[in-house]
Amino acid sequence: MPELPEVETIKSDLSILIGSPLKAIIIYDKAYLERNGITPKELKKLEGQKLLQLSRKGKYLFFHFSRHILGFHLGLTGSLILRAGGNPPDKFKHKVLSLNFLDMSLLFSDMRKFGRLFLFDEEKSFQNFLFDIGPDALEIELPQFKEALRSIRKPIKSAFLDQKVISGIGNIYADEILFRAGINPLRSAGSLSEEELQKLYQTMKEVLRLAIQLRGSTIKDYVDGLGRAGMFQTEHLVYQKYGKPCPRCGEPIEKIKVAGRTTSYCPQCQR
DNA sequence: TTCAGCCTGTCG
DNA sequence: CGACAGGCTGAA
Repeated sequence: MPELPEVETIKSDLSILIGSPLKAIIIYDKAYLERNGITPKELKKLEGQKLLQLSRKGKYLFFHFSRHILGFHLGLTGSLILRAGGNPPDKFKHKVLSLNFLDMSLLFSDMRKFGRLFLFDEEKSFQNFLFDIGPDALEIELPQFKEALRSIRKPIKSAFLDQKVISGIGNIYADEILFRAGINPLRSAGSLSEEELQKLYQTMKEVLRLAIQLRGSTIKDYVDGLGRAGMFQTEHLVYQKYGKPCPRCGEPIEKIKVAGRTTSYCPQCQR
């Protein structure tokens, strides 16, 4: 589900919580916490702490409380939905936990349970965690971008999906960026010319910024922090459009596997 | 660098 | 019923 634009959208929707004390945590799925090495007791320590700020790196979203940092990775189907009032109604499936603030509560649910939770009790372990995530795709600058890709021999799409190289891009945005930049997903990252790297960098920023403006892509499950669908899916040019004519040249869009993920691209327009 | 595995739901 | 889905990991 959520790639960088979706997580960024959720982050901005939740910013109204900043400054509020966390009143209570309700745990619905204890096994989910256990898989993430967190005990209910540890999580309960957040109660009474004030939310100081939110931050994001790549696809990770962090809640900075007075003494702890709570991190979320939404996997494919995780959602964080803010609502007025107390406990969420039963219609929500696969509830994991609810963070109850004064007059708002935030429900984390995750249908496929691929998401992950992190709890840090010291700045140092948090910084170590951040260090292992590659530079954020919105933050990275051109020289750093070129440097990161230059030495990589695997396909450019694989490099995009590798969160240690650049973080935040997933299957949707990798396909959309590569199409718009006119670069074949199978090209070795290290083989791209200076000109191509420049073009790719620009396109990456443009696509991500536009996707954020349109509040992310909703294919099936994704909703923003207020439970609303995104709009960027209406701008998708190739993602999951294999078999259809290329919007640029009319030749059929092809489907291949790259890094184990279904990839749609136009062999004519992407060289 | 593949590939199964983690889960649940939907579509053909 | 099998195939597949916005992700990531660890093992072969």
